[in-house]
Amino acid sequence: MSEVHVNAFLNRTKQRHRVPAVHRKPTMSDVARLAGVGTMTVSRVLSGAVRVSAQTTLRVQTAIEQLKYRPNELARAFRGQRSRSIGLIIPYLYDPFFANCAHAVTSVAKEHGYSVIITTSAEDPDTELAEAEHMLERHVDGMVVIPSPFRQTRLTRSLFGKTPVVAFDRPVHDPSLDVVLVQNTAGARRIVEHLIEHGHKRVAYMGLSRSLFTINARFLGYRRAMQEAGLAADATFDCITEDDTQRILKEKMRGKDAPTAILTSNTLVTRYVLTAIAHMGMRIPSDVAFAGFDDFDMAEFTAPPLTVVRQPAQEMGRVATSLLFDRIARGETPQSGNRIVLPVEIVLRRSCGCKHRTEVVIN
Amino acid sequence: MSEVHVNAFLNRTKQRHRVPAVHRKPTMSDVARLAGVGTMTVSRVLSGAVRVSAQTTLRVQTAIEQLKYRPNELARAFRGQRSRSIGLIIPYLYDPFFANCAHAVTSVAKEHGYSVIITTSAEDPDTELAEAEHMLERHVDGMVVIPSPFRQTRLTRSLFGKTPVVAFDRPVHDPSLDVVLVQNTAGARRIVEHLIEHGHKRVAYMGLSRSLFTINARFLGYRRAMQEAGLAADATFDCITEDDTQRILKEKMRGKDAPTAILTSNTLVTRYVLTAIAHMGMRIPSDVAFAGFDDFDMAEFTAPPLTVVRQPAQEMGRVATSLLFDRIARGETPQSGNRIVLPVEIVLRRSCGCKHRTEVVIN
DNA sequence: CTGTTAGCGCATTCAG
DNA sequence: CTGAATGCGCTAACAG
Repeated sequence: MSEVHVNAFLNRTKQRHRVPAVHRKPTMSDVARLAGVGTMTVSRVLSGAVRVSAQTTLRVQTAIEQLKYRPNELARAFRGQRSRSIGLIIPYLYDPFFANCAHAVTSVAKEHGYSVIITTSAEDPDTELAEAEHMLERHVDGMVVIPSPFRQTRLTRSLFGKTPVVAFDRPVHDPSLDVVLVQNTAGARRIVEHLIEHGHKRVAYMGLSRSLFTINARFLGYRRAMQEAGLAADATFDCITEDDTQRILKEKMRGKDAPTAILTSNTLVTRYVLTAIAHMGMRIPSDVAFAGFDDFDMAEFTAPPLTVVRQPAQEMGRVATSLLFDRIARGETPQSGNRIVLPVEIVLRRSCGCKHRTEVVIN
Repeated sequence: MSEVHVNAFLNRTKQRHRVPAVHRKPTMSDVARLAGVGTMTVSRVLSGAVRVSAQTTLRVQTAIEQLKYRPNELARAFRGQRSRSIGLIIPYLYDPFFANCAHAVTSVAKEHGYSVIITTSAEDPDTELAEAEHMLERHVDGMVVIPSPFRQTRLTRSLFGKTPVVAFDRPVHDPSLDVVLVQNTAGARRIVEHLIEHGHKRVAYMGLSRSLFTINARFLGYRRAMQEAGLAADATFDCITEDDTQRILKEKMRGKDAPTAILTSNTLVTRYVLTAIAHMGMRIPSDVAFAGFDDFDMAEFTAPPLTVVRQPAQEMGRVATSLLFDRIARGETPQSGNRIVLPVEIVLRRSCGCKHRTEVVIN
């Protein structure tokens, strides 16, 4: 059947309010009409769940192909009370760590035949809430979220009703929500211990806002390691901009008790600190040793290669999303959510003072 | 009104097939009933487009708040023939360049009050086609796509019907689709000229598959610069893995006409080549000078800092999406699409042989 | 300014 | 194994 004939067919209809638009999309009843069956038969052929005679099936499939019919997912979702889509909220997409998480989420969703509606919160609780509501209005079947700062996020079970939600990278207050995290505290503690093993007595922790769960959890690990070694903690949480960081570092390096090693809270601060160190003309690790939380693509090509705590970003996204699909499949709303903590790795390169020619990974 | 009362109210309904589920979501007619008005009045209050008396408006708003009513976007989209959502297809989300593009797309969409359905194609034309069809079935109002390899992508105007589509980063065959690109050829040419100005006669181009538009376009710029300087081109397109790259580079460096400078096609190959160079114990830029296409976060901290061509990733995503919303607003399907080419910058650091203490940007 | 009617495309229910 | 009727929640079109 030529395209002209298809259009002519589509316009030949008994219904009243039909717009005889030349390019009306074919509907299920168009297919049914052409195949000489009822709409239900078409629906059944499409879903494949119920048995339909081979004869009829063939006729329907032919009609579908002739009309180039595609089911209207919107109608299907509207009718069926489930949209086969999930929502994903992350702070930023330009941050490689979050982008990696997002990649895993979309991958798992695709494996389940689901669509992903994505949005960014910019760490703002209000934006986050608005976007979550927006997704709920779109009737997503579930949501995966990296929540905005701990004490500020307004995401609660009651907001979501019976829509399952999994938080990851950071927890939420509501204990009925599932959450997937990594070993922030243990990882930080372990790497500080390593720095101490190198003989450092004065290790500084340089972080972004303490209101971020991960940054604070890592600080806790740092402090623990220092305490256990009988050393004094020396932490800042104000490395907001490059300039701030440079000013802070200069200050620190001035005194007699200047740190001989630094741990940064995340990749952003790592960059700020590396810039500051370069500006001050200091060398790593001879003038000051260095370790960072969160690995990144080019960490082995910096001068020197950086020792870091590596987080399983994709794994975390994958686990969180699998958990969500589990909830969706079971259709249950648990009283208390799971709390899954994924292990991190310590990647020893050279900024800590190690002499390895290539990197060494510790679990 | 307490929650108990709200639920009781929702269950008190005349309609027959109603499931008296305790947690039925309130609908517009629930609101209308409680406010003692017709559903259309509620609809009008919500849309705000038509005048409704202050009295009634207040009653409706009160009812909405009491019932915690949220409009069903799915029904709205189904009814209204527009979903207020756009589709976004990119190769991978774990690639920072693509992630940056995606960030811009979601930002612009949010400014327009639109949702973004995101998916990855993994550069595979079949996946890409399937995902595009999936989005069409979801009735997205438009799509922004980074198409899979040039000669393989199956994305055409006829597939999309009257749904507007903008391709970016890479073009598509169909000339009726809008496309947003960057100056791949000019950028590569310019940076090779710079390498030549440093006195290099043998510059090698190391790339991924030539079937990728950008990789090929950059090669063209490279070849042009070499030709104009009367030099012989020396290009490979087989840097698929780290091992391949190392083997290729070793081969190249063996002969008497070994390159004295290298240009890589993108960040992935940059990493492979840097690894290979390190393994071979060569120094940059003394043993071999280096430049890469595509800037990245830590490029100023590598040893030495890398000279690169910087692409406006977010700008490209922003322009493409704005163009799409333009099309959506006009509701027109153009005969011939726009072709927008965005400028790139050359960022001179030290791997090319420059002695600057800090980076210099050339437009 | 406000209400009524009708139908978007599909799948559930119930009859054949 | 197949079909007809029905309504999901909303809004355009028309009345009042």
